[in-house]
Amino acid sequence: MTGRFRPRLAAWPIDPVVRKLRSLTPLPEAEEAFVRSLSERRERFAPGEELIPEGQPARRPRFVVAGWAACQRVLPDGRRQIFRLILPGDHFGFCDRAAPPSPWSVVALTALETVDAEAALDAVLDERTPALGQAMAAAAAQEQQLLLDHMVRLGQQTAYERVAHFLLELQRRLHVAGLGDNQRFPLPLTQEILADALGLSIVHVNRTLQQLRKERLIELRSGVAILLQPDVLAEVAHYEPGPAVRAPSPARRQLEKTSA
Amino acid sequence: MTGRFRPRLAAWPIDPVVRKLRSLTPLPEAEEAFVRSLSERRERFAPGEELIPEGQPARRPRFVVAGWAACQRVLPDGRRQIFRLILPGDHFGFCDRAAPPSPWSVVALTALETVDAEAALDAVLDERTPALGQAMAAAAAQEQQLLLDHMVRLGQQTAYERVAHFLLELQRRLHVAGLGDNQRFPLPLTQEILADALGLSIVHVNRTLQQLRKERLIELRSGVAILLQPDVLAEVAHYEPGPAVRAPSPARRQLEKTSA
DNA sequence: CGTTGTGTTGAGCCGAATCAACCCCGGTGG
DNA sequence: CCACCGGGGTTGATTCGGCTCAACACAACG
Repeated sequence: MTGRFRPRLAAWPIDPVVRKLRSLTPLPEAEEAFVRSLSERRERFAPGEELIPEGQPARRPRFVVAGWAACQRVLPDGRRQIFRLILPGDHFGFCDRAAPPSPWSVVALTALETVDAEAALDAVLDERTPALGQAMAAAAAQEQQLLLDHMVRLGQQTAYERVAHFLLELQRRLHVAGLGDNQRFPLPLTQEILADALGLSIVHVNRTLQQLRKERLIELRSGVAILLQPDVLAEVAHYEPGPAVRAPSPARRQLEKTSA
Repeated sequence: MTGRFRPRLAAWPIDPVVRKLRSLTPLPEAEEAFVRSLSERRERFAPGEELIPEGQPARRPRFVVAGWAACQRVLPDGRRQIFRLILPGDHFGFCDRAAPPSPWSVVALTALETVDAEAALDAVLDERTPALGQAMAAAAAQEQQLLLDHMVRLGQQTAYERVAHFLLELQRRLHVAGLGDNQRFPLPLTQEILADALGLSIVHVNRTLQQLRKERLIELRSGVAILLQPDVLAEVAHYEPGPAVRAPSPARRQLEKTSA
């Protein structure tokens, strides 16, 4: 949140969105073109800006094409819990349920660029775009999974495991979005953000990261993380990537309203 | 899990389901009758039985009319995290997303009686049952909220707060289902279940409960919990009931695929 | 050049886990 | 009828992971 917000002149490519959706379901030419056509209706946000204030009606759903955001809740006494990080390729604002009182807020962690996703959502029930519909449903399912994974981290894992596990998850998600490779990826987060996501104190996040560095499992330099030994890391974190999320059968898709 | 499973002869009334849905959206006569007509297709489970084993394709969605269940994940090393408790009036099995590999399992905590919910789900997109559709959507939204509330407990609250907060939530949910009153409610859980839900050790749950009893905030006797001073309890737990979940606008309902 | 935000480090404390008994109770079977 | 058994609850002693408080380093920025 330091650092001036310097608006980028050129628009970011929409590739992260396409890549993510393709990773969930193969998209035929026509449907991929459809997604690319969403590139209009861009919107940008400065770091720290609230995209969806808690308690406000939701905005139209959007895809993130560049930058990071967080879905969080802030308690009256200042504590906050980050529920999930929103990365390039991810979407947010998909439900206006709880019209006035949204039970969470979404805030930009870095400079952020988004495109409108309403059309993609309409495609879910549109029979002319079956693959896209599948992909969107699978994306929702995957998101649910990530939420539960996060809950397991918070409830069952030690600080050491949490940090390692979280880094592995980020690497994987960013990789499908086309950011980073098998061990290197951008990590534009302060340790405070990590702390609020993982339910730890800043100081302890710091020490944990140091331990991981000392053990030569990771490396952190200027917003870039490197997993030096991803396999070892996955071992100690009990990380199981889990098979790619499968899309629900089309017949049931319309029934997915959330939940177990 | 001790005690023999003694099947009940008479069927439990479906009221908890009706009451819960009505609490979300007023149901016209006809639609309430429709819900009551679901009473056929009953299924019963013994305590400990797995309703949805992890990794298996999901069963048809069901409403619980009596008994408690848990939605959980068990880690390879034996640790487990309970994501949510499923109470009378609640539903489960709503998504078969991730067809083969379900990322969680559902297990009966007590003797359980359920009815088929497929028809109610079909009603969501059926224009002849608008109120029921709203109610089901609101139920899904509420469930999402409870999940996030639980995440805040795990990530931000102390053991003392967690237990108090959780008890208040249970009281509230059971109350709308018609079980218990403003301070008394059935609590057929072992301390081990509580521990796995709240991310604490059994011993510490025990001590925390004892402290709450010593402070005359709660009372526990043979499967029944009494909140002696609900207001004080809500204070210390930072519990804010939150206004009743509002149903999303019908126009957007079909778009709700989960998520933020 | 001060300021502010972020990362780093040390000292000390405390909440919660662990380990290990023990009790109580209902059920079971000799 | 009683002895045994197992599950759940309770308790104490001890350890330890993680928090708090506090100070300092460093860089970017105004």
